[in-house]
Amino acid sequence: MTLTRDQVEDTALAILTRFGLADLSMRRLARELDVQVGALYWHVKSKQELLVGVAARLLSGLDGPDGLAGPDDADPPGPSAPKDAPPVEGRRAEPRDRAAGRAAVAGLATGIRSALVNVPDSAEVVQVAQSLQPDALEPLNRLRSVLESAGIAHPAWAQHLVMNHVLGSIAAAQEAARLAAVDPTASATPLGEDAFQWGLQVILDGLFGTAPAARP
Amino acid sequence: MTLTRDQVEDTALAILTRFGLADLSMRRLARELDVQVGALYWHVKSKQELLVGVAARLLSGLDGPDGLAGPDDADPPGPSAPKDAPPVEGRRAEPRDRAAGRAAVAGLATGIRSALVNVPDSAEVVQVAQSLQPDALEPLNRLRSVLESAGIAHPAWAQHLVMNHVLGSIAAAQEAARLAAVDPTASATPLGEDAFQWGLQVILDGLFGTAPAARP
DNA sequence: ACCTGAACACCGTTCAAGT
DNA sequence: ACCTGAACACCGTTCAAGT
Repeated sequence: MTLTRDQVEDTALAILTRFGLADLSMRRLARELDVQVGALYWHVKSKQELLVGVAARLLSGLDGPDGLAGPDDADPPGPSAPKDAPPVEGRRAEPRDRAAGRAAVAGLATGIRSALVNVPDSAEVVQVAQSLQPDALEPLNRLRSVLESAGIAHPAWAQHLVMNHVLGSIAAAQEAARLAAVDPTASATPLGEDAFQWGLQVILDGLFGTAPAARP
Repeated sequence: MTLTRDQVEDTALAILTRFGLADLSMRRLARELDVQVGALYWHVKSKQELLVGVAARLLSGLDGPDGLAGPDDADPPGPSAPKDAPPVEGRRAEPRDRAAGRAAVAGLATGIRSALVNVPDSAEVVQVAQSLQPDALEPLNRLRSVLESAGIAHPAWAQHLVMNHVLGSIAAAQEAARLAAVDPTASATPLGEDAFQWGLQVILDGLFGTAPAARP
């Protein structure tokens, strides 16, 4: 059978998942596929274009109508919702839309994170794809449209605000884990799932408005 | 005269500023300094270590007691402060500290941005330095301590939240500019200074608490 | 249409050997 | 102490030539 673009992208994703971005070279990819390097360039214009495809595959599980797909609930611990407070209501117009919008954004962001967090350097790959070819990644378009329907003033800006947090947290967590694997001293703060959720709630508080953050 | 580590870092910064990270190779650096590549490795352990030094130089203008240094005011247009509202006051304990803290964080974040925004790929360089050697960049430590004094619950998490926005915005803006330079069609949203300030105010609203964001 | 072979112009890092 | 020369083991991309 002849080589396929799908095969190329599949194998690229496999190398990324198992060994990280540093090992995902065109030559390594060719070796894995038992072809010459040049053969790849018939199926793919460049390495960057290949990475866009890999990024799309990374997020393909979130293409459905619902951005959940993750093992987490939508609205876990955070600086807002001090346990005994009633649900945010009647603060502005369309309180139902905004409350549902906030939950949808939280769910999507959490879903994107859990799709990426176990694949090394996936945040960098998505960042490249995002800046190289916006609109190529469906879930990010969905994130923007959810923000828009929720009445956020600048949906595109808000999309980047949320994505910078998602991708930045993942990159930091993975880099910290990589350093800790080499040198098991240091390691200031873990910066894991809890830090991500805390930051996400801060952003959502700022976007949707809420009582001042608790200081404990 | 013999080569100096300072000279190496200076020249590295110059190449980065003029040509970007893709052109900042050890070999190019050696050529510019009229030495062999190997000579660099007597003054510097690795390219990564060199980049930490370059990152420190990029932010060295903000080492002083005040993080302003930028041409911008601290609290410009944003979703909060609806023009006619009184200054946020008396929402919680220590209102003076928190108001001053918010302004200090805004000033520092804006100062960091303006120190980086005109140097191509500077955000990537700082991100590498930050994850490779936290605490090496003084202004980032100052950012965390300001957040701590302002009574923010998780200063280290908040520091990363703010920095992910600062660095993410810069990277996106520079990448968009790079694409626009090659292909002057496309270019969805500019994503410049105004998007940065908007997102910064959203984060500050979430961190310090404020009325719900305006929806206009 | 699809792939090979081979080249072009690069990388970061190491290290014996020189001064 | 500081640097050269040269090597090792790689890169991404292109392209004539084959089938």
